[in-house]
Amino acid sequence: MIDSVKNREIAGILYQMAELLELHAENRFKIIAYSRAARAIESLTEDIEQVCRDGRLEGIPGVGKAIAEKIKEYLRTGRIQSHQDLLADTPQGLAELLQISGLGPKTVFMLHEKLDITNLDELEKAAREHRIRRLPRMGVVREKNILKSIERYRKRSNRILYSTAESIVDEILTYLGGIEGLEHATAAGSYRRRKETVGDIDILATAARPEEIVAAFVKMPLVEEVLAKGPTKASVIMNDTIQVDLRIVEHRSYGTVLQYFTGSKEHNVSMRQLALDRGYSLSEYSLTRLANGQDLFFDQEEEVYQALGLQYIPPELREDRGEIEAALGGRLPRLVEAKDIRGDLHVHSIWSDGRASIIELAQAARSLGYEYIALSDHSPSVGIAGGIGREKMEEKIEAVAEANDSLEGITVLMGAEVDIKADGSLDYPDDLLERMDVVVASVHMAQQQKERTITGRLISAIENQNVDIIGHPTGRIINQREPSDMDFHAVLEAAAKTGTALEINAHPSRLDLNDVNARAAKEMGVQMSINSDAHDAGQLLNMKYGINVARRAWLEKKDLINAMDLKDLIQFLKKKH
DNA sequence: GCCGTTTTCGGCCCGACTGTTTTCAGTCG
Repeated sequence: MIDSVKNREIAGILYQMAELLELHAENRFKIIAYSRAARAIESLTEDIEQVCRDGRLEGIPGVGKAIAEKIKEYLRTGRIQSHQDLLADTPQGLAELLQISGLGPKTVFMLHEKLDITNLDELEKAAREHRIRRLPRMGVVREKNILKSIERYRKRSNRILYSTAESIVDEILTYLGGIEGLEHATAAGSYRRRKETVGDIDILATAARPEEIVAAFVKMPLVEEVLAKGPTKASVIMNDTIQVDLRIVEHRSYGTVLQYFTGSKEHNVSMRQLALDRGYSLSEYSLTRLANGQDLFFDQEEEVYQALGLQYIPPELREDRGEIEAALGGRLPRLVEAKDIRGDLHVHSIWSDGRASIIELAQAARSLGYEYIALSDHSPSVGIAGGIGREKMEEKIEAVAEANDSLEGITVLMGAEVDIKADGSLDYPDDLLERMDVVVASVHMAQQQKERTITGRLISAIENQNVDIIGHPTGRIINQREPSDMDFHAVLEAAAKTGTALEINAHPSRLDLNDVNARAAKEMGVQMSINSDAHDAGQLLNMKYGINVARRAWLEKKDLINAMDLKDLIQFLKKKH
């Protein structure tokens, strides 16, 4: 997915078809086939129209003859007839019932058949009137659980930001660490894969007496409800809406179980398929040789990958987006690491809306081991952010020069975050931009313009000789604002042609570019820069969230201009100036 | 509906838990 509208739309329809087929009690492998195809199209780094034109649709893994035909139908007519038929045959609201924990397709189908339930309200009413307990394989407990699940579903909030999950995980691990008898605890799941948002938190632990750990776990502060509690696992709701699952495992299976609970589901399905191809069966407990039933136990995750003939796959890559094939061929990237980052090119100081002085920021950057930092303050049209005009800019140039004279071991670069105005022009004239070491150009206003307008704005900024980096390119804010409607492919082409870098904004609620877009940028040969967009010295640490995105995007040191040393960076910046 | 280094037909990831049963279907991760 390069955030191409068509890719998104087609993936969306295929997902929905999978869901509808489920409700019609279709062959479950057919359902899996549809969601697999949807996922493949969602992660596609090319525009699907192009793939279709080249006759390569069936080259997409999971897309065969039938689905390829449906994609063609969609591109030709804007709809898929079999999808329309399914929609017509399914009451609206039925699909939502699958979201109720404990209800799967079989039960929803039966509720519809026997009680004519078609939506959430009717389900709730039937449960309250005790009509559900009389159905086959239902009972009083299930009826009560349905009511509880409905309540939880209505209360649930969005997936939480990774950074929020991080502080909850830290809290839980600190708490568990204080319990006697706990050997080892770590967070798995999407948190360990460093996804930008986290749905629930999975904690794995080893301990000699699991029951004692479970008992302490459910008594943690901020636990509001205990969903399940057994001898080796428990689930609770914390902080109002976050589900936290704890599993305690034997030490000898720690490697396989960590692999398993890190996911993703799709990665695991492919791993197990690969194991079968090689004559093994992989479970969370062991790798079993099919020929003789012999169990191989691994307490290290690395050994699991090794045993299947794979390079070790870092958790960030485990999304079944080609990582297994790459690991088989020894072609995994050497992912960028925190120590590769040499500087931060988008930081705000007291000269605009930041809270720290030039010296404070420079010293903080130096203590992080950086070689350079660029103070990219706002331009005037971003009024609420204290954007600065020409006169103040002259003063700031002086101040930066002075800072460089007094500082050792760090170089302060004179920068600006210039606004890309609604008409596509920049908020500083060229003669002023020319005097900057680093120019970040970003859209702050009129982000809801039409696709063509926004794309044109971005491209004209990219084509400006003085612009080095496009800041937060899509403008999305997680859970708050959708990305601007744009032809991302055209933006990438312009960036590649002009040697303009795109930003991975590391603010935890921006993370813009996201992982998929950044990977598409890499494949187009576009350079990127991970920038904190810090407004005080402490926020320089947000860099790590951007590194998470970069790693999930398969980026290496060479893809990032702020992994260059100062000499190379200046060379890069000069090329355009 | 997809797919093939034993397969173009017959498979398709695996195990635990829950609530319902009286041996297991459905759901979840």
